[in-house]
Amino acid sequence: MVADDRNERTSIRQVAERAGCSLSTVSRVINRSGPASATTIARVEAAVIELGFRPNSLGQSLRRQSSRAIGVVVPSFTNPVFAASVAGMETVAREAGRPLLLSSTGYDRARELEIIETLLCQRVDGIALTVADASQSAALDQLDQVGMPYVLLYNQPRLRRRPAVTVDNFAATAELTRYLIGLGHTRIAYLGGRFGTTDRSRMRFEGCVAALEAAGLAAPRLLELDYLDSIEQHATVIGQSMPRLGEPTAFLCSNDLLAISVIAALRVLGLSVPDDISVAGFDGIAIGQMLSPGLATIDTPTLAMGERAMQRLLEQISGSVPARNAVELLRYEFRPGGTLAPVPGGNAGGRERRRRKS
Amino acid sequence: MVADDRNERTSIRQVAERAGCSLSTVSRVINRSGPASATTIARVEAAVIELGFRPNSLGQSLRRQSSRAIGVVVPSFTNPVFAASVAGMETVAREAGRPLLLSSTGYDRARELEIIETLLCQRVDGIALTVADASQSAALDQLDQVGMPYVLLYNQPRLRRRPAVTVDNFAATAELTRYLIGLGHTRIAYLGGRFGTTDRSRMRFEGCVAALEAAGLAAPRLLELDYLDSIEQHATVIGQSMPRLGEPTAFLCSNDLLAISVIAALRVLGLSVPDDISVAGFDGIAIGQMLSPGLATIDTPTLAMGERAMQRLLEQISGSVPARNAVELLRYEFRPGGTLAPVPGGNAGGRERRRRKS
DNA sequence: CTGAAAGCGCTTACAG
DNA sequence: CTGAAAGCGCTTACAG
Repeated sequence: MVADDRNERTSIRQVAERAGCSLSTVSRVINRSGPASATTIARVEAAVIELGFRPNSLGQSLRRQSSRAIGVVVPSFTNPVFAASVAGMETVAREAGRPLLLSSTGYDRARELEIIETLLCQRVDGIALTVADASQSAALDQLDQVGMPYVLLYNQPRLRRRPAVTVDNFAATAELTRYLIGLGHTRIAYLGGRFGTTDRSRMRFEGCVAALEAAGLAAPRLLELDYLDSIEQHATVIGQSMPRLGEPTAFLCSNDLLAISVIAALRVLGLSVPDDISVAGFDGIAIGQMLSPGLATIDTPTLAMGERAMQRLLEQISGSVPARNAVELLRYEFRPGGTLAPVPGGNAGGRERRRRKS
Repeated sequence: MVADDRNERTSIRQVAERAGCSLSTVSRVINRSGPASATTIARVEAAVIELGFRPNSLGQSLRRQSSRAIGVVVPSFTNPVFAASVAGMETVAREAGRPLLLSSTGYDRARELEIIETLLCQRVDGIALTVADASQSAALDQLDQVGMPYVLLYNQPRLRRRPAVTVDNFAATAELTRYLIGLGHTRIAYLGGRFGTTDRSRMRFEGCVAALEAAGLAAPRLLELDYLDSIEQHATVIGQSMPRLGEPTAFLCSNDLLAISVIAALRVLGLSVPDDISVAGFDGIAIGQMLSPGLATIDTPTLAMGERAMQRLLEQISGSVPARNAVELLRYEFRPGGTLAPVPGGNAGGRERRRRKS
């Protein structure tokens, strides 16, 4: 009786016929956008139910010149950090009744641009995204050019006019590095994603450099690798790189996932954390605190970052907000976990290190 | 010169004027859907570039009676298992040139239905989803009723006519449980998400029940909890429940995230894994193998599940595929990790257990 | 090879 | 309170 099978083919027209009124009236009743008599309302609503009518958003969007949709672009779903930000964005978007169009770039700049083009064709109202490098991004240039509202997440653009929600990556690793120095570490290696594909990693590296420099110490040696590689691959690369890295006593990793894999890789190499070597991550993913020892990290408000970014984007779209400081830095927290320990032997410059624990 | 600022307002009409031809011709050239002279093509293409024209998908969709979009509905982004499946789905959808409309239910059945309604209004071509319970779902009933193509992920519906891609949850935990029995465990507790919100958890529980029963052993005691709760909460609940759970020597957890948290909670309670108690998870998330000891688990092909589900959905939409066995089971692999050990003391029934390790 | 016309489903002044 | 009409941007027979 109720809800016809072919409701896909049911339009406002069928409803009007059934309710015995005009299209305009049906529209007004459905949207409560204009006056209607009690009887008319009742008849339209009855017709809607009988026909299983669902207003076609495509028609609405075309006519209203707004799809209400928001494009969301992340480098990867695999990193829980991005997953969390998507969750935050989704919450806010849902409350605003806005659908999310989701894509991932795989850290590929060419794909960033392709995705932006597609989103532009889809006439989204705005875009929330994380790009490889916010300081030189064809995708962002394109968005600027066409005047599409957007907001960056995680990226910390040097051009302060680009709207972004992130944490102060530079200050955070500087703080972490000072702590390491306080523990007596002088030979620190930085393990990070390739700078070409993640400006966050580069900023974090620079914070480390600055802190060491301020303490009169040598810059950290750098090892760029892919956090998605296997433990075995990480073990091989790290094992081979130890001499070049100057036999470091501490590893600063650009993200938690990488840090956890590095700890496993060190175990494969017969090195124990933190007895033989200290390891710190970045992000503050939940699992880090479940490990033993607990992962030292910079705890960042990933969920809140997504929420805040979406809020700002929506404000920007509605034009209700005057221009403000574009790059918004959220509070982070340094968690010195169990993976950090004083430099082995106690003497900052010492070369001896215990090996072969297992 | 190129790419006008107000390109949002540029339609095929402007292009036609600039190229000196009709709308139909522009459409044909852009879509290569009909003949056109070399000169016409050149002029249209030039106009497109000069105006920075991007065809409006809204208009195309309305006219073509298909948005090409696919709705994707997951319980949560926080669980890497769902994130991985979304990644798999996105890959396949992208290759097919189909945008993804993403929502999360928060394991809430009312929201499942709301989301489905919205997706129906948006005239998606199909929906890939994981619901709380595929055997009684208003959302799925609705999809069946309106004839919207869909495919389930992770859910293992008892009604075999509902298309799904998953693993045999029952067989998997049965295998895992037999292994535990082989290690001498007889008092096994099952820790899982609330059955009302996850039919996977219930199926896995039943596999455990069946294996114990087949061995002439008592059914596992059950503790339902939320995998998103904190370690402290888990520690409290587990500590209080130990007597009621019959002082188990092994915990079978409904997913890896929960298992990892449970291991941390046991640590808080002064219990060591696997010396005092064995713990197994389910899913095979990457981090599990990075832990020490490595997490015992059922390794499931989450990425492939997403890819396969999207493939099947697209086949279903294009109608190219005849009806086939609806529930497709992917291969899983049991990984007996370091978190499993023979029952303490070696005697299956023994009550003594070492405590207070730390 | 090309163009005029209809129409996808909706909303919104405008007139009554 | 209600309806006729225009039009959002596009595609697709149809005619030439």
